[in-house]
Amino acid sequence: MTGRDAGPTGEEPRLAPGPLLCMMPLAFDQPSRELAQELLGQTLVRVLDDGSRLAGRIVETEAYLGVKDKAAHAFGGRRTQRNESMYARAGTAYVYFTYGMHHCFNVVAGEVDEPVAVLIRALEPTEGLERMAVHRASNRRSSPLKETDLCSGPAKLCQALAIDRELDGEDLTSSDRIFIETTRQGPIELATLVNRARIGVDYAEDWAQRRLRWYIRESAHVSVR
DNA sequence: AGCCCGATGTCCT
DNA sequence: GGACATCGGGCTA
Repeated sequence: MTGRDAGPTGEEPRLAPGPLLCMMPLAFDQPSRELAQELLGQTLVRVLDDGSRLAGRIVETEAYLGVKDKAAHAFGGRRTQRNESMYARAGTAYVYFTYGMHHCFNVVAGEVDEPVAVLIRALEPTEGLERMAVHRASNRRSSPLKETDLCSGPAKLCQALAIDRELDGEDLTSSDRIFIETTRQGPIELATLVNRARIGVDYAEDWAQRRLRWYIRESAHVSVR
């Protein structure tokens, strides 16, 4: 373990400051820990079959570090039909089904055959809010939907944007159904970032406390504060 | 504000 | 049979 791989309790390394480049396409082929931070502030766009556009600003992400990461679906080299997309090229969508009823959306990072990815945990909705509310309300009984209930969780945002396994394996760099727009350029302001342990991975022993979750400090759309 | 629980497909032992 | 990268409802304070 070098300084890059801090111990279980250490703070995870942050993005190094770099030159500001004009509207470069997102580089997905980097370590998931770095991509997780770079994705914050970018916009996830979903275009439905009828042409309507749903979008949200990414405000919360988690990095999953692959074969060595006890919390990752690919831990120990696990490779099944379900997680096959994680082994594809960076920029591929990995959409999985969990708890018998929910979908979660990930962006594949790293190299081909290196099963690392970034889980998108929350969005600040920016386009198509009414349609999102319809998608979200169909799975509820009565309580009114606040704007901060639309996409403030990994399964909520999949409901809102109508993301399911049909989009698993989609190439985010060429798809016209789901893609990421570069709405933030250059390194993110470090002071606006919060770096915490991941959610829902208590079972992962020494990997449970690793700070591989990032969110935008002032956002009201984060899943857990 | 918390805690508990049911929903239930897919993968694991 | 049990666990799970979750959510919403119903309960106790």
